[in-house]
Amino acid sequence: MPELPEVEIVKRSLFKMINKAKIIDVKIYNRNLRYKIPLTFRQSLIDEKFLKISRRSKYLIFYFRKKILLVHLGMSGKLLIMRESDNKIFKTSFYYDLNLIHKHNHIYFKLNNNLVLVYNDVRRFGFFKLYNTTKTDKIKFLKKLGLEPFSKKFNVKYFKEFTQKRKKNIKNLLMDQSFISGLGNIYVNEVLFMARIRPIRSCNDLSQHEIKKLISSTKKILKFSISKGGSSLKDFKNALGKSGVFQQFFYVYGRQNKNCSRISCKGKIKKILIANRSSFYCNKCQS
DNA sequence: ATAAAGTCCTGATAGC
DNA sequence: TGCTATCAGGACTTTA
Repeated sequence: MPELPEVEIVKRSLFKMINKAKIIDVKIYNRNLRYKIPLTFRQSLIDEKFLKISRRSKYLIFYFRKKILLVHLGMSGKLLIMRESDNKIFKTSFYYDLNLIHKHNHIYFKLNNNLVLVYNDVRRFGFFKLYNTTKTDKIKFLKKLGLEPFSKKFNVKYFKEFTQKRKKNIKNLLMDQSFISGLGNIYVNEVLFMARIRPIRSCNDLSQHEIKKLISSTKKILKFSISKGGSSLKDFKNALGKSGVFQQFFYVYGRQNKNCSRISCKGKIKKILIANRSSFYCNKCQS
């Protein structure tokens, strides 16, 4: 899940807890993440201080004096904070609960503020890459990304220019990180529902009105989710962090065969496969 | 057993 | 035919 809203919340949490902290040790239990972590990783990070933490798309960017640590959480990556005095664990986002299996804790960053930053990832699709530069335009993963959804440049003109020669369906277009970066399979479904557009529609076949609606829905859905994540941070200290809390906000994702969330709509939510990913839409109000 | 939130790579296809 | 852009599908991995 970690799509843009989840990663944004991780970033905000980490900023509060570890910004300006210094790494005093790194322990790696499994180097085999998406990209193998090199043997030099530990030594290159010891004594480095977190100077800034930012997010681009679904990537976290940790800035050090002359280095950047780029982190992607893949599908199941989680960053946790552990307090050394009592080993108490703190979540950094709302998309997971604390019933984590210890053997999937792959990396520990021991900090000088009595906290340990822990990376847990069941599927190991996430990655950590360290760069000897502080310039993000040197990093290939970031260079190829399209606009941030909240950018003012994400407008009708941009949409039309990008889709002029393309005919892929609108769902896959929104999933394409070189078009708009940050949406994943869950939020794409939610956005299309809000915009009342069927996921299989061709992207160069939308009306001006539909394009406008799609753009505003994208921004709204993401903002709403960030705000929900923000408020769920209140029970940050609740070690029983309940799973599924965020899911109650989904309009269509995972709701196949259920009634449409629009009170006035009598439609049913359908589930189909598009590019091998589950796609959900209302058969009545999305056309 | 089938499916899962993400991205990269490859091979196929379309169009010039 | 050849080049390029685009696109779909598979691969990666572990768990429930």
